[in-house]
Amino acid sequence: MTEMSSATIADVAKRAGVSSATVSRVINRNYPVATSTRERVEAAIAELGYVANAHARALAGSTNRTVGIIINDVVDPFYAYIARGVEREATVHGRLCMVCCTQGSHEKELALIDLLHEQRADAVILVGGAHEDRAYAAEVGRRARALHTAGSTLVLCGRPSLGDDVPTKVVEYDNEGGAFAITDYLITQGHRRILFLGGPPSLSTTIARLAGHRRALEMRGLAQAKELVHTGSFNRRFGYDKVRALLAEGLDFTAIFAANDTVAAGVMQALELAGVSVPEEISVVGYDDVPVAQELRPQLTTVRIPLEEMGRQAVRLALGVAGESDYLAPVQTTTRVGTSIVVRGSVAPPR
Amino acid sequence: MTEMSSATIADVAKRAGVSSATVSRVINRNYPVATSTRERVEAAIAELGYVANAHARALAGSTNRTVGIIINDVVDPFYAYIARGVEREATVHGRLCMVCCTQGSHEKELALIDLLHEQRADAVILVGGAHEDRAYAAEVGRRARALHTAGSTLVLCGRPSLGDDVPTKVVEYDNEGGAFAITDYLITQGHRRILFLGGPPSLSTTIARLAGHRRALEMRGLAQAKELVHTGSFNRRFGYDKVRALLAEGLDFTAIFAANDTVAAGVMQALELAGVSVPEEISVVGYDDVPVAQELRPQLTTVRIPLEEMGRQAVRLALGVAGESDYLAPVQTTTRVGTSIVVRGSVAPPR
DNA sequence: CTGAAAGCGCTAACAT
DNA sequence: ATGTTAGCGCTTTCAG
Repeated sequence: MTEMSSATIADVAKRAGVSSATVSRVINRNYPVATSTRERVEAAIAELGYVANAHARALAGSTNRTVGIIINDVVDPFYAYIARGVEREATVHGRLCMVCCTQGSHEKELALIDLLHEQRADAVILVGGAHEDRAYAAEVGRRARALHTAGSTLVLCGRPSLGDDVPTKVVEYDNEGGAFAITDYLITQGHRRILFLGGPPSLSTTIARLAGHRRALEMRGLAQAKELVHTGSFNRRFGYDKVRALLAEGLDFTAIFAANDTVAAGVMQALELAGVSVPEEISVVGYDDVPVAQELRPQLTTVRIPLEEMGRQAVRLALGVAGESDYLAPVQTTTRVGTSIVVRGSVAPPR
Repeated sequence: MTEMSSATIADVAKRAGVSSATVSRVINRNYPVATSTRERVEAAIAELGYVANAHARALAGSTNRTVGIIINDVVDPFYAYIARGVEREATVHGRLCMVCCTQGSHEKELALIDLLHEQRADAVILVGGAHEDRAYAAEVGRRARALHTAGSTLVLCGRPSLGDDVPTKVVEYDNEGGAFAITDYLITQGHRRILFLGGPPSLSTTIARLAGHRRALEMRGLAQAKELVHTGSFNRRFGYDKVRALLAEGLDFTAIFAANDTVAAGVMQALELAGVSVPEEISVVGYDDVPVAQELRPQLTTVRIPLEEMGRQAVRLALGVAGESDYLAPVQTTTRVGTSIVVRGSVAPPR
């Protein structure tokens, strides 16, 4: 059995008959080394199966060359696409990506920011909407400052800024605008009684979507009927159950705006089961444009968010990679991406 | 502006008027410390916003408390569910999880194993089928040995062992058995001409599925018709294009076994477009049982793999957590989970 | 072009 | 109960 501990740079140095400084130089290629020396060192590395210790490196040098991302859940496509963008852009900049999941727990989220800070991540990216909660916001703010002081950056991706006095960078998308646009589209098609379904009521994401929805209604002189708004959660089950219940109680509406595509999938299934045809009898729209939107029948008309691009922007912002080559620009601190509606087959004029 | 470098344990010690060892003790709670001292130290930590440096810790102590997972792509649900299992089980054992993506590149995969080794991950989990390639297998084997020597573990999750002389642990699922079962189900329903579609031909995953398929055929005395096997890739597009082409050339078949659910989604869309009804005219089955299977209409009959459980097993195996409390058992090195067919609405007897 | 030596921030004996 | 003191493995001046 081989010994249970790896070779160190000193072992390599001894074997190659040089100093450890020289070994470091051939590894990092940041300093001239004679070819013959380099070859001897490389041979020693291979023979010993030497693998540098990233911790010792991080400790001696400065940066750890990693970025951390904190999301709710890897299997949720909303997060997965953002994570993909982060992962890819991090790779482009030679960074390793650490993905952590909160399962929606605030405490876990705060603990993960700390953990990533301990790891000395070059950036920690917090993804997804935030619940309104002053105490929690204060905790996040405290950590943002700590990270900033340590030379790292907290970036908020898809959630509102914590205020100008909190050192974060933010990547936002036009959430309200997307909701406005798709509601207006529904109105244009002739719908007047539109059911808004899903989304945790205190989540910033839900609030913005609801605000856009309401603004569109008001712009057309339509009052927002209280019985038509049913927030709750972002899962499929909610859409399914709620539609079943509302159908049973005979509520009057001609279209449904699901707070996201997942909820819309549940909505469509409930409608299907009740024998209600989409879009002939009821129109349905969603939000996010994740893959399921294209699998539903009819295919779902929804709002597209450039999720992967948001992830990329988050790491660019954090790493200070110039978007434009304007060398006089101050360090950019906020990026905003647009949303757009994608029309498929789930909307028709009401009967 | 606060100074741009974080407080160290020495700063905390000075401020609290104790030695750094004492600070270390209160942080790690692994040694008695007087209550009054502890309080002073905690106050100092809070005032300074001290956050321990995980690298210094990893360097001084031994383990880094992280596990790494290498997958093709975060947004692919097959990988995402396994990643979720890894993430959750890692958390249970107090480990942080680093997720890395290869985009299907062998070189990147090897580089990532090295990277994770450099990070001194407690385990590196390699997920998904492998291509047949001796040189590549040798490279993976070399890294498995290096990891082993360093006291870490390479676990192969969903791919075949590299042989008994290579120190890895493996989590496998009954891939061949699932393919056998679902093919047999199709035959039982009366199908004789079954199209096998998709999966990279040299990937171990595809090979096993095809083998199970063939075995079921043979067991029923049916010869495998060459024109009925079309491997290719695991994406939706492949399923769509291939079915369109085969339909156009008038190939005779009554059922399609898509190598995974994603391919099945493409298959179903092509069938829909061609006006072929499922399952009345053509039956379709998939593999994996990822969410899309339930969104398709009709819902897809497919083979279920306990993906998340595989991820959990992988970390348990790597960390040496006893599955059973059999304290005499040797260190377990392989786990195998079963697959099962889930019957939904996409299969019917042929006309 | 190469070596010597001083840390980086922390933990773990070993003292007291 | 607390302090002292070595390192952990690497990078990086500073000297040759």
